Amino acid sequence: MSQADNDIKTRILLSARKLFAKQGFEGTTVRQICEDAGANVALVSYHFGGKEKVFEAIFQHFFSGNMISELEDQLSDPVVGLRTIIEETVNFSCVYDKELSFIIQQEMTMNSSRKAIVNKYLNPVWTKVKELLQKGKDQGIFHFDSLSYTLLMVMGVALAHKREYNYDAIIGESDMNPLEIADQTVAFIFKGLGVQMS
Amino acid sequence: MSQADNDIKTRILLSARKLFAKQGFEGTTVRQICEDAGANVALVSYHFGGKEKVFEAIFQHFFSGNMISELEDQLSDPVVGLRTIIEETVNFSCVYDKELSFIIQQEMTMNSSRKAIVNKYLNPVWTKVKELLQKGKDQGIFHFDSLSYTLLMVMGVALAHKREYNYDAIIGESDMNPLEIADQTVAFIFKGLGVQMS
DNA sequence: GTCTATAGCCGGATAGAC
DNA sequence: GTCTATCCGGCTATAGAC
Repeated sequence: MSQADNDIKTRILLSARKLFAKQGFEGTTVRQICEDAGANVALVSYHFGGKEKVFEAIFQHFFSGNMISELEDQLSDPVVGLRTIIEETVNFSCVYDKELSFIIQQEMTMNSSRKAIVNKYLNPVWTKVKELLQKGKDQGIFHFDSLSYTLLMVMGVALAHKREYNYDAIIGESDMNPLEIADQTVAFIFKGLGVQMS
Repeated sequence: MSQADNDIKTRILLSARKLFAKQGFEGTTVRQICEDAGANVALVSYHFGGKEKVFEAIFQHFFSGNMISELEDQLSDPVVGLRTIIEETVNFSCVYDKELSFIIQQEMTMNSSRKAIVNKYLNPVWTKVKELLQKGKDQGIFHFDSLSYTLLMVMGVALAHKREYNYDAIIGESDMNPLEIADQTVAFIFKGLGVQMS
């Protein structure tokens, strides 16, 4: 982005991200986005080419797609690697970009037509987790039957904290900080995988 | 329902359940539902009073709301009780009513205005799980820090198999039957809770 | 680059005939 | 109880003035 944060294109992206996270893509209108951004309705088409393109632009603009390669030296050992990715995941969805993480969650579970876009950014992460699980099993550190299904269970735990907002009727307000969340998540997963604790 | 399954009201409910599960509530139109059911567009309003009321009627008609009370005698012991509910959950969402289970998942993660309806039917189940977790901790069988967050992690694992469809890009086709899924789910959760296996 | 005005479509719901 | 025809509102997108 060539200009400051109050650049109109950026303001539209920020408003769209916020509203998509709260109301979903289909539940958000272009009018709402532009009103929130203080921009005219026509500018979404002019600058991005439509509502769908705004969605794509949000990922291009806000998703740091090189997390895996940046952390590559910490991802060789199964235990260290898995812990690192889980911590990064919790950190991403709790503090770094809560809104984008809600959008991802929604689009994936709705099986929307935007899933391909989301997958382009997300696949490298979960593929890495899958590799680490297999590696850990080969080394006799992790213990499980089905690789694919274990990946799904690990993902389920790693993303558990997001359900806090959806199940507030049973859960209540959380008083845990991201560090505690990450710790308990990692602990549960490693126990679930049968890792011998030191 | 007073008449057979090809009763028009029931056919509308069956079509609505199918389409809501595939496309979501907002992504499904009354016209689609009626076309699929072989009914006239006006009949949704006439018989149910609108699209939203059809959603509510689906739960009234298909959700067996007395699972907890029916199984009550198996729900006193934390280990047996938790296993029973997890098996019931997997069974429900894999074989008994896959479509309704997709609808539930979608409405919960979208934080939709239908969430209250869903919660009315779902809360007793997760509340029971929460009670069992606390009871198991008190008895020294389960080991965890935060009760609420552990409940979220347990839910995440118990519902992991549903993500199979959403993450097909990484997961691939499953060859597991519901029994194997339930077994691996129970095993992972009990290990995660630090239960001593016999 | 930004605005207003409007086109064009599709949604849910219903009036009124049968 | 079921149908057709229609209303009315909201949506995205764009033409054209500035």
